[in-house]
Amino acid sequence: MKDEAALSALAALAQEDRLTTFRLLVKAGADGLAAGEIATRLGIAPARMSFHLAGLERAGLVVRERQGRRIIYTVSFSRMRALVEFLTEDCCGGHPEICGLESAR
Amino acid sequence: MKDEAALSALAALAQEDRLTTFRLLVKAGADGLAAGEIATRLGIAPARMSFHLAGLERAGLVVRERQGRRIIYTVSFSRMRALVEFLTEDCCGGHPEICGLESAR
DNA sequence: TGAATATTTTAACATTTCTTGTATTGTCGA
DNA sequence: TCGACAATACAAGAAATGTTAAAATATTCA
Repeated sequence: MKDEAALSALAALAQEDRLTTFRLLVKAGADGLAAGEIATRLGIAPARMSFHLAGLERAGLVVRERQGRRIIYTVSFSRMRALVEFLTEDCCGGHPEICGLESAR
Repeated sequence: MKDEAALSALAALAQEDRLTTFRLLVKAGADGLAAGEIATRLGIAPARMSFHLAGLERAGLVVRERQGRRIIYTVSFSRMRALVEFLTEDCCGGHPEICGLESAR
């Protein structure tokens, strides 16, 4: 993962509504959730939900697919994994045992 | 890790200078790096470096220690690990194999 | 003690991001 | 085709964040 992509993923997660949404989708797994369903759970207006979902999608963290009149969002697990790897990469200059991340990948 | 702490860690990493700094410190390991040394490597003014280091510290991602006239910054590996765990927690509602994160912890 | 080095603090300003209300697009079913 | 539903797009104002230069603090060494 390139620096630019990691930065945009982190920026996307650095907001309360988006972070909650992301975690909800991580938990939901492959089935994903509809935009409206998430908005209801967060108790926020549709326009606001759309704005934040668009942010997560631009960052590549989620994928959207229309299903009838709803739009289903799903986490991009490959992107999530890439972000974690990016953060722990080159840890401790080749001595990852210092970081307690021996089993992190 | 609580939501609030994760949010502040993510916000801290969601900025170019701070993300670069964090990765430099991850690589540096337990020795850490002096504020001025990092500023030089990034090519930014001292005041700006201080501002960003303060952000990383407030988020708990780095720790500072004075050594003579320098101030050495070191990554908090426990915090870094907690963040990664927070992001991958409850993945796929109990079916983590879907996420490709089987060995992530 | 005083000059030099390393870093932080403060304040003003510029920029970016978020929220809200309203309008618009797309889909379904009678 | 019309009405209702689901979601996105747009515009304007509010709030948060980042940059810069100048001043302040702490430490070392002659």
